[in-house]
Amino acid sequence: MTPRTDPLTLEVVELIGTVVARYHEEYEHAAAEHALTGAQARVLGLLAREPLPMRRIAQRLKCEPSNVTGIVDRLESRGLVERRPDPADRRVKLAAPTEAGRSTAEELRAALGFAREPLGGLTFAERTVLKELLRRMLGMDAEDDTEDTAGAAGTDPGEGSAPLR
Amino acid sequence: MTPRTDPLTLEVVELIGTVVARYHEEYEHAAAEHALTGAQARVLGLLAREPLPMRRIAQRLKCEPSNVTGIVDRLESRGLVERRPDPADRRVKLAAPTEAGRSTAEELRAALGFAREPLGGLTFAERTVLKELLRRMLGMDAEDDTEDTAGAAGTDPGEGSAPLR
DNA sequence: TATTGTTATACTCTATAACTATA
DNA sequence: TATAGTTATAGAGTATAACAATA
Repeated sequence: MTPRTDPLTLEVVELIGTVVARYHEEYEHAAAEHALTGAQARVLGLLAREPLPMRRIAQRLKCEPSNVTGIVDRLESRGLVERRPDPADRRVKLAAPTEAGRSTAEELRAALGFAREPLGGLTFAERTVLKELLRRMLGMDAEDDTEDTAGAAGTDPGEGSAPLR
Repeated sequence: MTPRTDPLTLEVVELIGTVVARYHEEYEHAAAEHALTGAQARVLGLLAREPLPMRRIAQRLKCEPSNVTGIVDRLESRGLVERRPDPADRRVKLAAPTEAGRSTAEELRAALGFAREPLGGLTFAERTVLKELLRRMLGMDAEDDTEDTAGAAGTDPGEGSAPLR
């Protein structure tokens, strides 16, 4: 509830704003390289993970379902996505990437170098600390910490994971 | 140049994506509270710091100058911004916030609680570490570290500023 | 001749409301 | 009746190209 307007906090806020700006810059640029808009790239990325009903796409994008129609229309007209019927419910249409769509999505993901390239300048311990701080900042404290994190646990969790006092 | 696809790095990338998403969510929400679009809020925020020629606004927004005309038009029609002539060059028009615009910009800034509220859960030392890591990530290493940081230096820079190895 | 801001045009994203076909 | 997807419509952001005023 406390406002928190000390210089250090304000500087961190400023830095986060810069991170956000650069992230978007790189994202839009990567999408444009494939002649896609940001929204189209986002939907293609979602579908590359798993086919989704139109309704679900709208929920992920936090927009009205009517907008998804046009976005998928454009992706479909370019042969990157196709609409398939849902056997379980004839009202829903599942949007799924074509083969071309899958490879485009993969290239897009690979081009999104942000935070992967710059992260290279950080040591393993530093990346671990950064992960912890971001998680706490996002209110993900110690909840469900038992997924892909396990894979990296065997190397050197040591004081990197400590609360830092 | 190394791709960096280890689980830890990927998790940090994922977290940064989440931070970006939440930042935008809060930004758009704060803007909507004042019946402003994201672009309008961004321009108003820029002008609250200092009046700018149309051309400069476009550069800050990384968009074409022709787009700024419409955005400023809408802000002007709502009495939040006004266009003033530049005495030095009669071609340029300086966009400046009105009194109402300034107060709206201030309310907007205050409402942008993200990273200020959640940052409250971090200790001073943790915020210092986060600041350092973000700066390194953004390639701002030790360059010009002699500004507002000085104000907070008297408390406990200690190992918080250390490279952490 | 170059630059600043604008207009005109076209496309995409967005929300709202009404429609259809299913359920 | 309720839900999934679509269509229609209108407003806003975006890029491109052409233009007037000024430098």
